[in-house]
Amino acid sequence: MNMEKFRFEITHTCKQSGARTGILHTPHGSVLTPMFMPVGTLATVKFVSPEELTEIKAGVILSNTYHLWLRPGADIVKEAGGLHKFMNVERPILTDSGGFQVFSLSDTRKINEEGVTFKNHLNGDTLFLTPEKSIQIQNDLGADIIMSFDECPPYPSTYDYMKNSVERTLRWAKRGKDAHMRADDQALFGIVQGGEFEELRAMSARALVEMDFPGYSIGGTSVGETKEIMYKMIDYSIKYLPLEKPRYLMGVGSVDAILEGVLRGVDMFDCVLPTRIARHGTAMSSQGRINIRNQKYERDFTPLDPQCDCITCKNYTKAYLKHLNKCNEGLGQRLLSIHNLRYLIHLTEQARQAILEDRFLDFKNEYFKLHHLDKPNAKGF
RNA sequence: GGGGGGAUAGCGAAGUGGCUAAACGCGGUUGACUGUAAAUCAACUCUCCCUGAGUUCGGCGGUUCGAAUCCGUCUCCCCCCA
Repeated sequence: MNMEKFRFEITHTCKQSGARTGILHTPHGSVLTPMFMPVGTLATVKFVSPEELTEIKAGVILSNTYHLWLRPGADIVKEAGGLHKFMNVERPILTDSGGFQVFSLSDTRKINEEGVTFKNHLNGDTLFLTPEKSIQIQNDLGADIIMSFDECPPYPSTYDYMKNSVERTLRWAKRGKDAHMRADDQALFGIVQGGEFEELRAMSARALVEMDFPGYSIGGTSVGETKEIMYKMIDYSIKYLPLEKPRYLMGVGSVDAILEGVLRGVDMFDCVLPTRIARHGTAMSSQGRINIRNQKYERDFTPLDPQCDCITCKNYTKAYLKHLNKCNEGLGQRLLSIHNLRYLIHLTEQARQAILEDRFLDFKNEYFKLHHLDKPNAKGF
């Protein structure tokens, strides 16, 4: 294992678009950016083995503080030798702080200055997560990149609500940073919030930069806002962030938003979308989204995407994948998950190549045109 | 040969005089899904010129203002006795 410390290196900036390529060096290896990071909330990318993640050239993979805290418990993961050993992953791992659960489990939680009270969805227990506790759990889990505990606020939120939330999240960022005991081998990212309000995004970003994090996330996106607003959120955040630090756009994984993010200087993306829609029978492809349940694929003995190099596309037909889906066979979910992840990873590979060749804007425009994403109100995929 | 039970939409199965084009499940069709409480959720699934109309509950014939529901009869299926 390469025990290099965390370091981000920009390798090229596209002369045509300003998008950039880079290398993220971590204690568990170096990975190229821009990159898409598969999500493995419960210490597994659902249906996909670590060996398969290697096969599809995944860079970083995600896991989750809140969920691992509940089960199996940070102590057990620590005793196993950390998350990498526990789940047999040798590549870099990033853990989210539990901040997204403040959003997704909002029906059963309460926020105060000190932290967030959750109701354990497994047994009803009352749980209290603080910025310090989140960092401590993440220290125990041992990911290469960890997140500040934030509130991912809902959209829409009023300016006043958002202002209070952003200010509290900034105080939490400071508290988390102060509690971080493994700054030498775990990079703690600050998370920019502020909804669609530029003034608040600016305040959030500036204050985090002042605290000097090794990387910055853009949060509060993909929570129901339109793409146009999401792109504004990115713009309003990135313009206040230092060029030389990595930027991570949280929770974004539709192809159009990834390319728009890269164009704006985002280096890292993660999303459950490819794996979730795969389990639900939808494949991403160079022809757009394919709902494999559709009757028209019953006798379609061609691969999902002839241009794809994944094991699913090299070995299986749509008719077979439809059959597996109809029979609720796990292999179908696995093959589709592998394919969708590979599709997005391949997309970022193409993006990197285009940046290196100073033609990213052309690449993006051609891609959008090909997929009819260039029209107003186009439905992305 | 005698006795008993049953036949409801693609399948299974409720319903036993009006509120029933007929619950529910399966199957089928189509959508949704963005730092994962999601192998989940939603809509539609007799026909049509579909915010309304038309034909249905094994067949035929009755009773009734009104029948999938009551009566007669026929056909088919299942069980028991001989």
